[in-house]
Amino acid sequence: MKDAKNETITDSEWEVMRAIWTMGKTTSRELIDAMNQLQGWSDSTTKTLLHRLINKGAVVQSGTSRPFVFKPIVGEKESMAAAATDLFDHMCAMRAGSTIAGVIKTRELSQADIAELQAILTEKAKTAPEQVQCNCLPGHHMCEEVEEHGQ
Amino acid sequence: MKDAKNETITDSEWEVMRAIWTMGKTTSRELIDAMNQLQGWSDSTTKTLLHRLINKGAVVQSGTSRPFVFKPIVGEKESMAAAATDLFDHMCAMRAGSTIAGVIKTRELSQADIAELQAILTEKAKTAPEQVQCNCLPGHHMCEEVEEHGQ
DNA sequence: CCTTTAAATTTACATCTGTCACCTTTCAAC
DNA sequence: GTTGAAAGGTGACAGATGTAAATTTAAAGG
Repeated sequence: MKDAKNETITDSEWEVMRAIWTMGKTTSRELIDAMNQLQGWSDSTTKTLLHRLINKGAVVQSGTSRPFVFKPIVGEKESMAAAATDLFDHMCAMRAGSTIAGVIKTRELSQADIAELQAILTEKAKTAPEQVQCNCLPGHHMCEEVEEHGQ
Repeated sequence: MKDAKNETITDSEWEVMRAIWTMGKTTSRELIDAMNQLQGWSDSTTKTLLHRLINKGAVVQSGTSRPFVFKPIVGEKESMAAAATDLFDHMCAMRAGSTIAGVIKTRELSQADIAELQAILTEKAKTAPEQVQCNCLPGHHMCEEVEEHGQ
């Protein structure tokens, strides 16, 4: 999973980021307690992850005396976008549409979200192709059975 | 990244699956050559990955004599859906909408895909809430600044 | 039935991840 | 100042991953 800077953020680091993003800024104590609540992690685990995130440039430590304050450097929205891009880049382009459909079906979306998506789609429809090519194998530009593939 | 059976499929295994899915069925030789083309991997690398996938139950080996034939057991569509679900489950629910928006903007979608998405959205709009709650921290049910978060 | 050679299987190994225990430095209250 | 509890930092370690070399097995030709 990538963050806004295309650094790799691991799953557990991602959990820490979520908390930091939501808190906006935090002390290690607050964060440790939150992670203990959310994941049952020991103090050390959170500390380690926090440090790894600092090294990766995803979080900064600020303040001159203890306890220090930690803040996210990479943005949540951007990181989420990067992670999503990363995922779809590893999937067959031809099936992106139905995958997105599945996501939309299962997520809760607000009226505003839906309106935004509709607007984007309407715009996109103007230039959308009839077919999207499979980009899995060179030469082989078409996956077998698009609908009921698989078995 | 999860596959259709919720087994973890690693990134490089995922690349192998893409090839297998697209080929439908394959011999190790074909697969090895494809992976060599696509990723520059040595024979061994592909073999190892193929075996790990067999152990994970994502691929079956069939045939009674060499060369054997390998086929995907888990479906591509289902696995993609599982991977997407997995990703969104680790993100703030509140921002799923804009993340999806970003994905739609950057992917190529066919007219049919767009039509399907529109239909789903129209349906969903009937019962969509005004707001989606942040699910990152307990108690703390709202992320700061939804629009221009992050700095 | 031997040998060659492709296919299959094992072993290897450095790095990355998840998880943590333990050591070190400070602040803050005697 | 001394000291004890927080806060901060380091080292550790098992298991997962990426990548591949080495070894075994079996099919096919002579």
